[in-house]
Parts: sequence; structure tokens; C-alpha cells
Amino acid sequence: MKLSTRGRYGVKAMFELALNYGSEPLSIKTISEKQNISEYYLEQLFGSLRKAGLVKSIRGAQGGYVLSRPPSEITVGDILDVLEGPIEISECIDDEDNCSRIEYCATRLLWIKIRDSVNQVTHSITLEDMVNDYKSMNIITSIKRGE
Amino acid sequence: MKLSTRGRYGVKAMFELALNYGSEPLSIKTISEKQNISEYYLEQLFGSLRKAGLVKSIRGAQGGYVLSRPPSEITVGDILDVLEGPIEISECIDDEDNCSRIEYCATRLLWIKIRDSVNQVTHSITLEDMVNDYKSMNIITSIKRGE
DNA sequence: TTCAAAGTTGACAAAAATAGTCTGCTATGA
DNA sequence: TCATAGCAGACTATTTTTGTCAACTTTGAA
Ligand code: FES
Ligand code: FES
Repeated sequence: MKLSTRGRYGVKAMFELALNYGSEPLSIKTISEKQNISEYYLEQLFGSLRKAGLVKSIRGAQGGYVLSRPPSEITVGDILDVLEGPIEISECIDDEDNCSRIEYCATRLLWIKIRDSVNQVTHSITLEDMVNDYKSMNIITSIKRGE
Repeated sequence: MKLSTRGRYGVKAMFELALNYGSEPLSIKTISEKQNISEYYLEQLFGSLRKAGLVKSIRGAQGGYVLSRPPSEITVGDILDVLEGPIEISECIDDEDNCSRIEYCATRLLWIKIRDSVNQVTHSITLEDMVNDYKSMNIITSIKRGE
């Protein structure tokens, strides 16, 4: 079980926007350089994020992207849901395999528990939390250096 | 984020063995029929499970597989670790991308939290738990039917 | 007004992972 | 001794992931 690059890149890109929140928009190009992600690939991801209403685009010269809500109101789960899709462990649709008899399915409850656990974690961490963590990390590192 | 068929099939197969624990060994063929999984594919999975020491094989006529420990001592996490590999969110090795500067990495802490959460859930649920859940489900269903 | 920066869209494709199949083999209990 | 069942590993097909690219649209700024 792993996160694809869509999720990983997406969170990193959104983190950049969160760091920059309140200032001028960030262009795809800028973000792609900062996080070392393909510009073209990022465009795809931002297409999804925009459709989902997580970011707003500002066209024209000096345009770019901004968060459509404050970082405190966007969770990592919101981003991952858009880019990775909701966690689908099993189909639960096909009526032919024996897994469709939900009442008797031994594993269904298990998948639900795993999914809920991940959702609980990802939806409880906001971009603001990440920015705060990041800033305290930097302060601690500075202190360690004796600055 | 999703579980591959390896993990899903593997847990289902191990659940069958747990249901059958204490009785005669179950052959790949039997399991493949009960859970409707390709016989050849299951062989692959059981190869891994055997090497990991989760199951024992009994060769020859009337042979098959049995759990090598009681169901209460095998967690779902044990199975998933073998079949899906441990949860690798990011590489954290390549020194060239900016993600390698772990002290400054904004997302690393996040991936760790997600991973730990999944591990905590999967490693706390044993095959015995699943069997118990399954049995209570059946009882409840029977009562609802007025039996 | 013109131009260049920047977003938008959708097609395309390489690469990797997943899922599944098959063949020939070995071991062993009945 | 032979049918049953596991063992090993090559092989293939399919899907998903991970990008790339080109043509087009919008719009702020000079
Ligand atoms: S009913 Fe969907 S996992 Fe069993
Ligand atoms: S250092 Fe591995 S995720 Fe950043």
C-alpha cells in the first residue's frame, strides 16, 4: 500500500501555496521549480484541484494559483481525496462474487476500519498545521546550530 | 490509495485457514473455490506467506496449508506486510531531490503519521478477531430472520 | 492595442506495477 | 506406485502511473 506521486506531489504543491498564503499567486512554473516536479505534470494535478474547488487560478501575466480557502480550512485528506480518489479497498458492487453478500463478508469490516483510520488522520491535519510544524522545525534547527 | 489484490486475496485466504484452524489442511484448490480466486495466483501468494513463516505446507495427498500459529497470534498487518510490502510512502533516499533534506521536509512527518495509523489498525486486528466478528454476524443475521 | 505570460484542455506515450497463466518439477501419503 | 498437492519460476496481458507535448484561451501590463 502506497501513495502515488499524484498525492505526494499534490500535497507538496499545496503546502507551497499555504506557505505563500496572503501574498501574490504562485505560478505552476515557480512551484515546479521549488518542489522539483514536472511543470506539465503539475498542470494536470492543478486541473483536478481547481475543479474540486481547492485552489483558484488567476490568469494573465503575473497570474498563478492561490488557495481558495485559508490553510486552516484545507485538510490533507481533502487533497488526497481529490488526487488519489477516495480509498477504495474493494468493489462491493459485483453481485456475482461471494464478496457481494455484505452481511456475510468477513473482510469488509476490516477494510472499513483501515479506511476510516486513514481518513481520520488525513482529515484532521490541515495545511496550517503543516506550515506550523515546518516553521517550528526550522526554529529548532536554528537553535541547534547555535544561531 | 488502495490495497492490491495480493493483500485482499491473501487476507481472505488466511481467513479461510483461520476458520478451519485445528482441522485438516486446506488445499489451494479448496481455498480458490471458496473465495473464487485463481488457483495459480493463490499459489504465488502462498509461496510468499510460507517463506514468511505465516503458514506451513503439508505435501502429498490430502495435503494443503495450515496456519503456523494460532489465529490469535497472526495479525492482518503481518499478512499485509508480506504481500503488499511495508508501507513506503516516499523514497527518502535519493540525495538529489530536495526531499532528501529530512530536517526540512514538510511532508515527511505527515507520511509517517499516516503509515503509523494504518500499521496500528492492521497490527491490532488478529485473524481470531475476524473469525469472532464473522461468527457474531451470522448469529445476528439468524436472529433477525427469526430463527 | 498588442504582446507575452500564464492557465486550459486533451491527446499521446513510456514505464512500471499488477494480475494472472502456464509448464514442468518434487514430495509424499494412501 | 500413483494420484494429489505443493514448489518454482518464466511468461504474458492488462492496467495504472507518470509523465510529455502541442494547440488554444485568457488577461494584465507596457
Ligand atoms: S463486500 Fe466488499 S469487501 Fe466484502
Ligand atoms: S524526506 Fe522523505 S518525504 Fe520528505
